[in-house]
Amino acid sequence: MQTILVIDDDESLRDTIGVMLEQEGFRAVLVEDGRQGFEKALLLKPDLMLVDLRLPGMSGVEICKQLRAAQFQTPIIVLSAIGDEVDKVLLLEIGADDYVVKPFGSRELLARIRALLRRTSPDAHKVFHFGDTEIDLDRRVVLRSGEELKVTPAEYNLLTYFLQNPDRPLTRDMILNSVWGYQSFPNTRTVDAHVVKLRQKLEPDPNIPRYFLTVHGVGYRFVP
Amino acid sequence: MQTILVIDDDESLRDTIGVMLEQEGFRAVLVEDGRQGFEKALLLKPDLMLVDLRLPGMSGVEICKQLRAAQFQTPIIVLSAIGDEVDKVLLLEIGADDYVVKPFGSRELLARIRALLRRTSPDAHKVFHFGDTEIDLDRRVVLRSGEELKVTPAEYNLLTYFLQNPDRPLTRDMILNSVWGYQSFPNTRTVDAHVVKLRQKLEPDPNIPRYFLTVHGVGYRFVP
DNA sequence: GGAGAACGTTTACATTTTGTTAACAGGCAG
DNA sequence: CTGCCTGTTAACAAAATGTAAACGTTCTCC
Repeated sequence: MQTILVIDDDESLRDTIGVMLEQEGFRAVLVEDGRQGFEKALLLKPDLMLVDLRLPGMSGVEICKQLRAAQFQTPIIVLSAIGDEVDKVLLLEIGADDYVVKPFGSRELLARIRALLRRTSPDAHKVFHFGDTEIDLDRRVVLRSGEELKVTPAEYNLLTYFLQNPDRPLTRDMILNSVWGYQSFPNTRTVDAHVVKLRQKLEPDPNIPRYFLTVHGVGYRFVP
Repeated sequence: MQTILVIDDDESLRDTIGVMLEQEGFRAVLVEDGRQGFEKALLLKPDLMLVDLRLPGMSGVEICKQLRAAQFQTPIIVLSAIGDEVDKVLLLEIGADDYVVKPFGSRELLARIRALLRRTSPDAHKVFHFGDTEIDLDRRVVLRSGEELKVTPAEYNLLTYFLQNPDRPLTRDMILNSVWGYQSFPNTRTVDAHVVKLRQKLEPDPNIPRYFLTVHGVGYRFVP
């Protein structure tokens, strides 16, 4: 899920934007103060920022400049009040990517956000590779030699857990805790059954595991 | 030629705007009453609307809200009387794109109209395609092999949400939030019922979905 | 204003898909 | 060799989904 940081001192506008963003499937983080917003940006590394030009604490212009100076690539949309003379050249200079003038329609803002994300994040598309297998986390799809493969929820969850913990031996308990959660208590043998299924679907030769290795007496290890 | 619908109860203002618009090469349609204006909008599908906030019959706020709820994308400029406290947030919420305060100069209004048309027109004539289906967002029409298809409001909203989020698995909660809004809480099974209906209307073989895929344990995925 | 249609929602049931476990076979390490 | 550990499969249980029908509400048209 993509995170959007909103820095604006108008509380009701902030909330409205927040609600809208969450309806549209984004995670919205709302900040009132300029300086706090700047620090939040450094910590949070959001996928996109909406920044009011005039802010208490630290102006939107300053925020943009300093973030860019710190080599932050986060795309930024500037929100400017209706009276402000918006100088496009200035915006370019400070490293803003787009701007909208208040009052703006929510559809317009959303369209700008989507357009900017599309423009800037072809590489945000996170795809894992190993062998002839490809896992697209955004689309929640597993491809083998380009062909889409059907995987069940349990298999998919197990697979992504392996992907995120390569090379490390993982005990069955660790796997159960992380993939199944603390609440359900299936048998540890359940893990084995699902590893078998992953091997059948993803190993060149399921009888001689190459990627999903057994660590005898411990658990399993994924080697990309 | 672009059509602009003007909804305002002040007769002389209405006429002034009408004359000006026609001088500038627009087609102007003038309506006094709010409710009539709303209906006219549905019928006429104008390129842009000027809507007074306070109106007999149906307020400008209501008009905007209902049009947006019906997925009408027409850009709207709100005309507000000088006394009215114009709440930016309110405008955002109801889906207005801009506003001008009476009394306004004709050049100012014209500039806003042109700016808004420019802002919104690149994606104005947005038509989605998949298979033998065509969806015209402006006209709010769904065609299958060129034939107009009847779709209910709920179906249409669901469909456009899918169109705008292709390839990505959408959970029932995400769908409910975005399509039904965060205030109403229908059963998640309601989503299923409507997906079935979409399939029946739009799939080559509703029994073997090709476009509206089930992601077991997650939700649905639209693959154009 | 009332009858009927259209629509959204829920419910119930059938069906499909998935998860889990038991059982047995085979392998590994000491 | 022997006692655990793992691989594998099939059967059963559980969960998720498909679907149609029923219900209540709103809208429409006389």
